[in-house]
Amino acid sequence: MTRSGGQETRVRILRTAAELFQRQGYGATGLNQILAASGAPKGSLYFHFPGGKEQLAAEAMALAGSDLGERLAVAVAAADGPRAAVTALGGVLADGLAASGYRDGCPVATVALEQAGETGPINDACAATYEGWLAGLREQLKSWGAPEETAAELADLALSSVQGALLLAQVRRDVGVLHAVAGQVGAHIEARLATVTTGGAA
Amino acid sequence: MTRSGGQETRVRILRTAAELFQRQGYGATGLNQILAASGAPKGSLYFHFPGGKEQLAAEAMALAGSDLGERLAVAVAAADGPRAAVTALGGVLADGLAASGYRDGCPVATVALEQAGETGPINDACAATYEGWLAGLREQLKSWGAPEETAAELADLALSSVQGALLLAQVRRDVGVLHAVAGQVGAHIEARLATVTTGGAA
DNA sequence: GGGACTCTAGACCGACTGGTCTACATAATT
DNA sequence: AATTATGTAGACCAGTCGGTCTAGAGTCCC
Repeated sequence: MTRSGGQETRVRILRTAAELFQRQGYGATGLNQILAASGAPKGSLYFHFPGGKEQLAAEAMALAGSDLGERLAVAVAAADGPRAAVTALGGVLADGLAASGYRDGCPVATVALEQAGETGPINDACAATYEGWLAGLREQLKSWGAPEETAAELADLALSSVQGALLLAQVRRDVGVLHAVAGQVGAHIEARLATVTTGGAA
Repeated sequence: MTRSGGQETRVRILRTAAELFQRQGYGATGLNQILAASGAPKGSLYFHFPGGKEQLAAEAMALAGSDLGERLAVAVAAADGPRAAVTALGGVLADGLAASGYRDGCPVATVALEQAGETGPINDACAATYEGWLAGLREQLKSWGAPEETAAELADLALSSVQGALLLAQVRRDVGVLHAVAGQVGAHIEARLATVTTGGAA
């Protein structure tokens, strides 16, 4: 094994962990299950993640969150306006959801809810993930003429709606809601932005 | 103990279970923890819930879902229009969230996400809960003049947005988003309803 | 009073949990 | 060649898991 072999194992454990935590939650996912799925022995896990399950989960959330964040950012950047952007947001999530047999929704939501009300590195990683997504969204909205405050408000609205629709789609095993909600919210944001940029106040 | 004592124990177990499942998730909540918190012995649990943890969770989700559903329905029914209704929706959830130290968000979301992609009584109970809430919302919207199809679409939008904002509020430990999103979505729905009821098409 | 039924009580089971530990293989450094 | 650092490999631990089981208390009907 070369030196890079170690880092490969580390990342493999991390990705496997991210997938299982996302699908089953933190408490329901055992270390042994992650190890078996990734093919790594327990010694490797505790070498790479001396902080144990908690550190593993925190890093897995951060990795999965930034991975999806990048895909989301690409889709949004390719859109020609807010409406297309939110629609694209919903589209990316809908595709991933359907392709995984309705198992992969938001990579951090399950763990985030499980850990809500507590404090610790896992919670911080989840919060940071959402904050990162929102920052990207706000920048895009500002590039389309939204003032700082409006951009923040609308980014929150877009993420909340899509996130909630994703949950509903997952429970229903039907991505219809996701597309419908994204379309409506996109239209609302575009309308609101048109008002603001032509001189109207919030 | 009188005969009714048994049913009291049953409900006490159910409510304790609902609270713990909501806060920690299905996998992370142990039967022993539920028993200790409710003061019931293991024998009672398996007498009342021979289907074990799965049956307990399914019934707990159904109970908690209908409990909150009723409170939500009361708040919505008291509103004088869609905007006030969605605002009230967000208000009830925001109050409950803040009052519980950001632990109690949606009573079924955590478990629903954990169980997404699987089939079984727990998933069914979660889906039924959301469906029940949506049915109530649709009725209200129709009473304000929304056609069948529009009511369904707007109810999905309202629940999705509020649900997503609730998740975000929980992670942030700040109910601000909830109020802001509910306000915006309420305004959007009211505007859209005004268009529809004065003759405009969707 | 004697069953029958409802429900409580908790000991007990094998399986599995997260975590620690020692042994060892490989690769770079000296 | 010897040493050191980087990882791999898995046996092992106490504790907990969900679930089963038997014993018996309390209440009702006959």
